[in-house]
Amino acid sequence: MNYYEVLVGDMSYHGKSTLTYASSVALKLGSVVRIALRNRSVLGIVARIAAEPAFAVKPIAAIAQAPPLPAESLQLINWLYAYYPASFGSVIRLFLPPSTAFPKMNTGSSSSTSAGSASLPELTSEQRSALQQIQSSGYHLLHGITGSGKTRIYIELAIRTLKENRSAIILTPEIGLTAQLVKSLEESLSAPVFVLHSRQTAAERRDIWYEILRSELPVVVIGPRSALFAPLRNLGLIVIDEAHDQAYKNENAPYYRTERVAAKLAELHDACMVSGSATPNVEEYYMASAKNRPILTLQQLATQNHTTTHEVTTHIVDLRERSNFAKSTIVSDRLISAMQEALANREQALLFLNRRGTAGAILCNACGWQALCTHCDLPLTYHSDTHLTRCHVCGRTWPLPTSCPECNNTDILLKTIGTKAVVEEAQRLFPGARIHRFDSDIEKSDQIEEQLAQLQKGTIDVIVGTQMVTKGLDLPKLSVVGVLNADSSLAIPDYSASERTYQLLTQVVGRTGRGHRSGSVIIQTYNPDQPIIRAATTQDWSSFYDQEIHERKTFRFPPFTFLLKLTCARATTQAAEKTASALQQKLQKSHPTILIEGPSPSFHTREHGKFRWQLIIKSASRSQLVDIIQTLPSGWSHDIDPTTLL
DNA sequence: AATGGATGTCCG
DNA sequence: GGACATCCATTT
Repeated sequence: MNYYEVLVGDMSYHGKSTLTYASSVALKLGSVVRIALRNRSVLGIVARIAAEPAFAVKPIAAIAQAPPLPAESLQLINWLYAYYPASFGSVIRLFLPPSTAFPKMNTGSSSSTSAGSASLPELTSEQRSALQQIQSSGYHLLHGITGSGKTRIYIELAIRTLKENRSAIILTPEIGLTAQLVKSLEESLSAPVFVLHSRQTAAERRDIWYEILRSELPVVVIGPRSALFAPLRNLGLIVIDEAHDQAYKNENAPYYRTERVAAKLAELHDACMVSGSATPNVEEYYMASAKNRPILTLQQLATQNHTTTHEVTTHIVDLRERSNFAKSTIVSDRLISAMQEALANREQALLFLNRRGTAGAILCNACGWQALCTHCDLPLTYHSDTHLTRCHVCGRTWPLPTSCPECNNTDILLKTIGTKAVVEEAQRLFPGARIHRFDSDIEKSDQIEEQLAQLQKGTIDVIVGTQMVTKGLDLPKLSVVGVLNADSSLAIPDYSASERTYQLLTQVVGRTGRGHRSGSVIIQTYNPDQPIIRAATTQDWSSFYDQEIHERKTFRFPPFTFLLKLTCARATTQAAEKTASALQQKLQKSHPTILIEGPSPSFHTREHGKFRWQLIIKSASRSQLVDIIQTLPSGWSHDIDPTTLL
């Protein structure tokens, strides 16, 4: 009888080490096996040979007919477990297929292989120079404006990697909107291209997973963040497209950041990694420059007909100046006339409403003043249960102001405007126009695709939308973009609010002026002189970056400190507050150098009938935070390197 | 004494 | 995460 230590890949396994199982046949290390855990059947990975144990062991139930996992995957498990501590099982599960059932042998190929020599657009000199600087290994930051042809570079790199007989992973935030990328990769590559996405069934993803594992030849995998854990041997390239996107932060344990994990995996494979974005994450940019890693910049449009340049003009409209809103309280006169002109020319207009963050923000309707925390300088939110305004970072509270401290007006706003209200207003202003709402409320993705097709055909005149419309949409008929309230995402009481606002506005602006016509962008704001809004309007990324880095340094936020968010859920608010308070005192005693903010109620205070409170911990030493996680009492969840403190 | 919640342990 | 044991505070 052979004995093996097995890595247990199930969320329910909270142990800190491997478990021993028996097998009558000898197994290769890294093999995927099915094992019994209590009364359940789960997947595991054979980690080590074990001596015959003194206790009773269960037999390995089944062995997958597939090669063992690549050694680098096993190394990455260890690194991930130490870097983003979480239950052992939840880390291991990432590296296993989504179903405990093994596939039938010789399933039909789910990849597509074509001759692969489609004619690609010629490289611009800027693209050529960027490619020359991208080494065959190491981290590269590709900072290229919208439309500068980053995708063309990814394709070139994939071709290069395949020529060296190595595989490639291309990560995208959401696969639904990258059909174009998939198509051009399939057309120009001579290797199998595997596409993973969330709409595939577990069985489909499982079959693809085993096909990748069995593949002898190099392959290309395109998918969301989980594609990083595909069982690839001989990996030569990892691309992260739209690397700033929030979807790259895992919102379940382990709460990893895809970019960090990808960098580690690239290091283990001695592979090339490229992180591409028009608005790089300031933390990653700061680290790349501090560590002298190559930062490549693309500043020119790479359209085929780049002999004709299309002007994009931007105007800022002051929301505080009521004379700008004679015809409507939501849409400024300037925006209305721009839209009228567009509609007369049979062009499209987009009204963008940044819905997040408006809830509970406290604003003066007359001058735009906003209630801020005197300690953190972050926006306060109103809580109707206590009639208090509260800072979600430090937990301090104040009574709701009855009048504006700046202009004495008593018209204090707590309201939010939704897309429905905007659609109604647009119908009133443009009778006869075909107006369509496009936001994440339209849940079903098949509907999204259908609507996208309609948008592109141009059977819709006015699009009203939220974040959804900002992502990678190419609308050739779009000529006017109106941002109804540019500040609302700044009003989110979070350290990354400025960065998100900049990214969002950049994307909205990037929707127009793309294809065949010039465009105009009208940005309505309460803070026309706010530096972030100014930088976004003029698309001055380096000015935004300098300001943001200065802010982060001043108020001690990443990359100048490490953050840990601890959350506890209890049956009552009082109980949650009490436990949070007790842990705060305990931690401050055991770790005198850390800074603890809170306790404060979590942004979504009530979840599954429980009340949640949180602590935010700042430390100059990341390992100190890892240490805290490892000694955390039960009943607490944690997020190290959170991207938001809400 | 009973009840509900919080906390700790284990999983081979 | 789920099953289970233990400890604890509060209720009857």
